[in-house]
Amino acid sequence: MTRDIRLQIEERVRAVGLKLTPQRFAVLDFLVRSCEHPTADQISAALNRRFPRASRATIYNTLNALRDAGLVHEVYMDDAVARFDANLDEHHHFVCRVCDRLEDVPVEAVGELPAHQIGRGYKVENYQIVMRGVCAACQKRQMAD
Amino acid sequence: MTRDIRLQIEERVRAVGLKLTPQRFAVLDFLVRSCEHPTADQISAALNRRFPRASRATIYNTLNALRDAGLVHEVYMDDAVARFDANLDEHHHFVCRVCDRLEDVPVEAVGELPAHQIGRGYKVENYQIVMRGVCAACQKRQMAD
DNA sequence: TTCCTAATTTAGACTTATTCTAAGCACACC
DNA sequence: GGTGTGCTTAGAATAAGTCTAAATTAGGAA
Repeated sequence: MTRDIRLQIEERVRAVGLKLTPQRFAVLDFLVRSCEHPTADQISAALNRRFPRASRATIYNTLNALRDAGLVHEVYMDDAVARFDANLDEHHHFVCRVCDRLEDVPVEAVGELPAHQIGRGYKVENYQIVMRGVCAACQKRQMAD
Repeated sequence: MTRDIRLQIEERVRAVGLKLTPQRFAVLDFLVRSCEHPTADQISAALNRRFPRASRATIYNTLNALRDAGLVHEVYMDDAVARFDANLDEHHHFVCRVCDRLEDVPVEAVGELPAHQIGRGYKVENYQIVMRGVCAACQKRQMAD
């Protein structure tokens, strides 16, 4: 089970022609487990609490390599900081205006847009919806007040 | 006509309680005329070709003040650079994968999403669609090859 | 296994976008 | 004319990310 994930990660990295280093494994493993869209800095902080350590340059090299290989996505939301995401399924995003957290929204929660609605007059190859509002956790917190 | 725009800009700035300085006028005027979503740097370069000159710090101060006042929007697309937009009408975005240009897409070109489709299970207050593809200009250019 | 080499990692210098700081201006109000 | 608040400014400071050149290592070949 856990073994499975480990093997999947190894396989994914090798499949795109990258050498599997402990640093790469650690970064991708962390991203696969996280749904928090961490920044390079957060990834670095999380990994470097325990072995194996990766330098800042390696974190960036790794993230760029994984992104170029299509194994992770880099997203920019409301500030000048890159966030990373190993969710390769097509999905939309939800940003909570209270806690600023960024959540993935599976396409099933939205469904496909009727073809005639997608940017009439534009040659659209794909689209992504960014929704804003208050996330479930913050709604609960607000109730409590 | 041109006069109108000038007055509108003056009024907008004063309406939000900001002093109207030549620098602020120049920045907002430039943004209103542009549909290119310029970066702070591009704005600075454009304005400083002629009087009145504005320092880098002022460009940033001004953009932040206008953004905080809701007179311009700051958007982050595929890199760590802020782009600005004085189009206050609700709109979506189109990014050309060839020239990387960012265009506004009026909501009419998409229409409203059926309420039941917008993020089932999320408390969505508003949403924005980012479409990707090839813009009209680049399609033409591609034909020519 | 051992060796080899290209790929990777690293520390630290560098770049770029943006913010901060402290001083000077400018105009509105007395 | 003095005074204060808000604005602009140059330049220093910060933060995210890239680059460089040297040291290390993964993974294939012998």
